[in-house]
Amino acid sequence: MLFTYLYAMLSYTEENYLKSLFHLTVEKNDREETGTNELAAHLFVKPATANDMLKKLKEKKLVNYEKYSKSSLTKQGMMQAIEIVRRHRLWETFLFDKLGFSWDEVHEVAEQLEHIQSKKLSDKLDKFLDYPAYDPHGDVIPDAKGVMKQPAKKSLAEEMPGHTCTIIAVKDNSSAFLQYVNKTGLALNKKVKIVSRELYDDLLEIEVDGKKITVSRRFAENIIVACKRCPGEINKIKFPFT
Amino acid sequence: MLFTYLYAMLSYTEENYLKSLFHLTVEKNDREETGTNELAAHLFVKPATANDMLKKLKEKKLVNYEKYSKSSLTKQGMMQAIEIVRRHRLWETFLFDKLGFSWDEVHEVAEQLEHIQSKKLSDKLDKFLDYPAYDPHGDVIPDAKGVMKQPAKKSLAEEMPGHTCTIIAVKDNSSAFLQYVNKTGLALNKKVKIVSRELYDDLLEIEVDGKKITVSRRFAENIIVACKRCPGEINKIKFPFT
DNA sequence: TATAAAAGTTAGAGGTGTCTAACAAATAAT
DNA sequence: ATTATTTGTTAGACACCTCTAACTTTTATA
Repeated sequence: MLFTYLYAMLSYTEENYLKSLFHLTVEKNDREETGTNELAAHLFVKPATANDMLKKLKEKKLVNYEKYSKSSLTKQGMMQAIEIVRRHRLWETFLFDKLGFSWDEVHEVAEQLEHIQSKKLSDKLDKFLDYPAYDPHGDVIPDAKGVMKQPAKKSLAEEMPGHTCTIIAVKDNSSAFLQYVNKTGLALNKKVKIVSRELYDDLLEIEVDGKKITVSRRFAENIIVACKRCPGEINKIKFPFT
Repeated sequence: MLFTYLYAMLSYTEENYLKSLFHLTVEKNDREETGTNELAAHLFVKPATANDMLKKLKEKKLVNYEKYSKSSLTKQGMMQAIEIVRRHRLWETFLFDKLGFSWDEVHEVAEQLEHIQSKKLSDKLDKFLDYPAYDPHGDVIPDAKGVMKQPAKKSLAEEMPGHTCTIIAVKDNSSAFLQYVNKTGLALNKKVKIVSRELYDDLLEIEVDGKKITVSRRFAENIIVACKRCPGEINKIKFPFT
């Protein structure tokens, strides 16, 4: 089989290791490296297994690995990892937007779809979806060159009155919370305007779809929003490699 | 990982064996069984390898296999094979219709996509594509229950003057032929009306998109059409299992 | 029908990705 | 600073899918 892929073909498993390394480093508190045990736990394999794979990926120049120390992705490994993450998030967007999958169903299927290796496919899918910036979970989708435009993320509780922002994620994934979110009329990608903040009892008045509602601070802290036009908060660009 | 799949999880490889068995039996002159060597050749593996897998699939009750004789799919194996073929053809349709892949590009990518195991996904994709009956190559797409509605297939050369039929496939896949097809304005799923047949020099006058063109018998023989309303030619239904 | 050819099978081996069990190094705690 | 704990490594084994080489059965042919 011939695939339109720039780099050496990676196995399904190798791709999962790169993806886990990505999540455990750059997407987790901007760390740069991760330990063997942590990687193993993330992939639900034993440390011995992860150790073998790290050596194999070092051989392929995708991972920086030295005995008894933390590991990280090489530039090449990072580029491949970003492409996998891109595919995953594009598919999640497709499943949610086009096929009508629910929020919680998309991940599992996207775990499989992300391994379809065809640059042409991800690029055409990206176009079909009209170049989405965020997936249904509110995570940034890398563009065709691997650039991840990071919006100024903050919780709804931190937002300034008068500002309008977009809901890009929720912190709390409990069904109780999600049901409450639905009940309020809030949803991903909805625009929310901060009407006022009541300092005395820490309540926030917001406006969604023209309707005004009041929410608690605890609630607002679990709603993550992007405010792309907040003055002084320029979008950070991660991993441009240019 | 949990997949919404009725039967025991099959590996990528096992799925390919079932698919090949399907193609080599039911889709090839309505045969019922196939030999180990033929199966091996179809999958580009050695007979020894295919032999091992046949024994394994017999164990899983997906294949009827007896030493030194031909093999076939069990009912269970057939159902799984049909689901794989269904996924393949739905994805081909998606790639062609929605993403703008060309005719010859869809197969390779669909080879990967067909292994995504989620009944919910194929059913939702089917709905999204508005329940297509044929894939871009003109092959029948099994429905959600595995039923394959076989149209009365014939070559354009056999069609009766006055009849209107739909192009569902081409026999000749050479680029010379395909380019000629494009030039004439013919394409998959296009409706073609047979205007007249010139018996003396075996030329056929047809009408596509309101334009009348003349083609040779050799050309017409390589265009496969479905004529669903041809009198006396009732659609056959394959593998209903009901 | 006896023999040659084709088709199918078995045994033994290798690569990948996983495991367990035993060991080594690094880090934390007393 | 020595010991205990955590973290990481190695060795050996196994399942899966593949191979080659040698063998057996079936089929075709002379």
